[in-house]
Amino acid sequence: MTAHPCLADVARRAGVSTATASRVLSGRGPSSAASRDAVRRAAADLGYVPHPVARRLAHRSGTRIVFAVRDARADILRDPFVTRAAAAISAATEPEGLGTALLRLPLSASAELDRLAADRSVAALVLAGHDRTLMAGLPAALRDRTAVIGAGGSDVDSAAGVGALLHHLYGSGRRRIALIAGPRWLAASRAPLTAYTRLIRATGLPERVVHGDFTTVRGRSAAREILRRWPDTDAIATVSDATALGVLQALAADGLRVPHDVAVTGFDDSPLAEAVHPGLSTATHPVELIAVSAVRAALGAPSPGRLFPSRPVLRTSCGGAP
Amino acid sequence: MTAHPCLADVARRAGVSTATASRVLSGRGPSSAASRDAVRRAAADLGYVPHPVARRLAHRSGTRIVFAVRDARADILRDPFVTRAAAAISAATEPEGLGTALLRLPLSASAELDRLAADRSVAALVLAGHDRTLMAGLPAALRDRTAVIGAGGSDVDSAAGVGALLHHLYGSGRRRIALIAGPRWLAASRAPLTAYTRLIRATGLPERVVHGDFTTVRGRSAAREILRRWPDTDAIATVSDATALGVLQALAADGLRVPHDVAVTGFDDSPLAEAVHPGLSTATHPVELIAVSAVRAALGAPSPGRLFPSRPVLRTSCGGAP
DNA sequence: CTGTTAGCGCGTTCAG
DNA sequence: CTGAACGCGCTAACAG
Repeated sequence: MTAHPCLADVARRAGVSTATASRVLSGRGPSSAASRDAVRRAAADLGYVPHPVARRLAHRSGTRIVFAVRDARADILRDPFVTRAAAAISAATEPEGLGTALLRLPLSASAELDRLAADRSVAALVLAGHDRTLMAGLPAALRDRTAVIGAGGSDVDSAAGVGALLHHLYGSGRRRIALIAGPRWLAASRAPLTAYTRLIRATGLPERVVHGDFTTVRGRSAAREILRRWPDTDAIATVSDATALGVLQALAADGLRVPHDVAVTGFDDSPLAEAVHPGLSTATHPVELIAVSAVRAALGAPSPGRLFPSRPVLRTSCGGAP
Repeated sequence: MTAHPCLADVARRAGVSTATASRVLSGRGPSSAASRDAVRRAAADLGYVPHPVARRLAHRSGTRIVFAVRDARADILRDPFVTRAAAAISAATEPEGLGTALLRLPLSASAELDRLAADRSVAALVLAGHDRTLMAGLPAALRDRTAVIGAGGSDVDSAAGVGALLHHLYGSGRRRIALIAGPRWLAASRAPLTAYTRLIRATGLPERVVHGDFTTVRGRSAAREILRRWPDTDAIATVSDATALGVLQALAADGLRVPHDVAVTGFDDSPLAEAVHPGLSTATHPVELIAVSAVRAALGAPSPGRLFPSRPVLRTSCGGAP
């Protein structure tokens, strides 16, 4: 036995036509118990494996998932969360016989989206960093095979996750809590902001919000901005560990002690969080499950769930009151 | 204009046969200037884009790159270096019209490799974590479309990188330098070890080697092992930042100061390295270039280069002498 | 240099 | 329920 047996070989051995063999093996269409048995046996005997590429050509479906990450910065593809998600998606596509291609989308990406819509190798699209405008401009040809990671799709329950961290800050006595939110253009930035606003409203605390971009650099400048505008701030919550790292650096540079003077929280539970000093309180997320869910949804299968838990991980950075 | 024009449409409009059109557009085979011109014009007029899947079926080539990482632990796919490399490979395959699938291989992986060899959707294989045994057992069908990341393939010049860090330790007065090397089964573990041995031989320092596995947990235990066997150790070099983090934790737990009592170095320049306290000296690597090089090599194209620079990044963890 | 013909391997009508 | 025939879109062998 050398080359791969094809459907015709199986059909011949089973004494049926290729059409019948195809129906039996794909499970679609009618078939008698007799032929079903013969075909199955023949396939097993020959070690038949359908040709993935031929199958996709006949089905007019693509061969890869494109994971498109929209961001202003090109180096977003090196972001720890993005690389982890990309790896997870890539691992999730392996058993499907598919592959994953990673692509950055600039903020206005209509040209790239049109290109993807016309690319017949694209089986489905997984989108991160979307907003309403982007979704509205999504080519019709992609609509029914696009899934989103973040608000409206396979998402972390960031309202609950950030909310829990905020409540912990409040519960341990912090009363002047600032938030470094996500970028304004990002749909996923809304939920944590809502959680923050809700706490502020419920408690009557002062509202202190600035916007970040998931980078350490911006974390530093945002922290400085907060301390300049509201010098008595006693806690800074963020929506990414990288941002929180920048905050820790800025505070250290100013001689402020964490958590004594200012408490800090991150988000995502990256390896950073346990590495920094003091240990960063954050929230942990099942990125791999989210990736699988998004891939499933993009491929049109019923996705197991949409909102995934955001579990707080408390370390010393948000310890007791000042 | 609605659906995609096919090669026959182009040929018809250009007044030639599909064979000629194919030859012109693919650049393979002879063609007259006249027909070349006509075909090109027709293709441009119609906005012709070849069907990637049909092309690959006819070529009998696959549609995806499989990035297989061999390791004892299943969660190696969450390792920062692996996710970054996977993302880079995934990004590198996008312009090629291919996708990437990520797969973990157990230490003895002959069954999985056979499966990959038989999988006609696999265009090429990129392998990490290999050793001689694995390479010897590589199915013949994969031999000419496999590239390796690490020793013998697209690799970091880890001998130079680790060597530079070791020399820095020596140059700043350290005289009892231990090394936490990579796992024994890994081919890529050899080069750093050689760099270490060379320094030991040249200087007459005592040889202190234990083996790690790129995890923080093992970094901790390895550091404890070193301190138990050789209590006067004044420097610990590692071959991964995660390992170095474990070392820092173990030293802190023992009340040893870094770098005053013991200097520490990492490898890979992960986000960890700048986040920890004290800042971790490490070496930085062009992972994205390495990934592209490996993909190119796997696809059979002449790869631009094999050995990529490992540039030391000095932070306080390997500062002045005790 | 060109066109004809035959694959690549599977899916899917549509008569029987 | 079955099978012959065609379609998916492109490439390659082979006469001319």
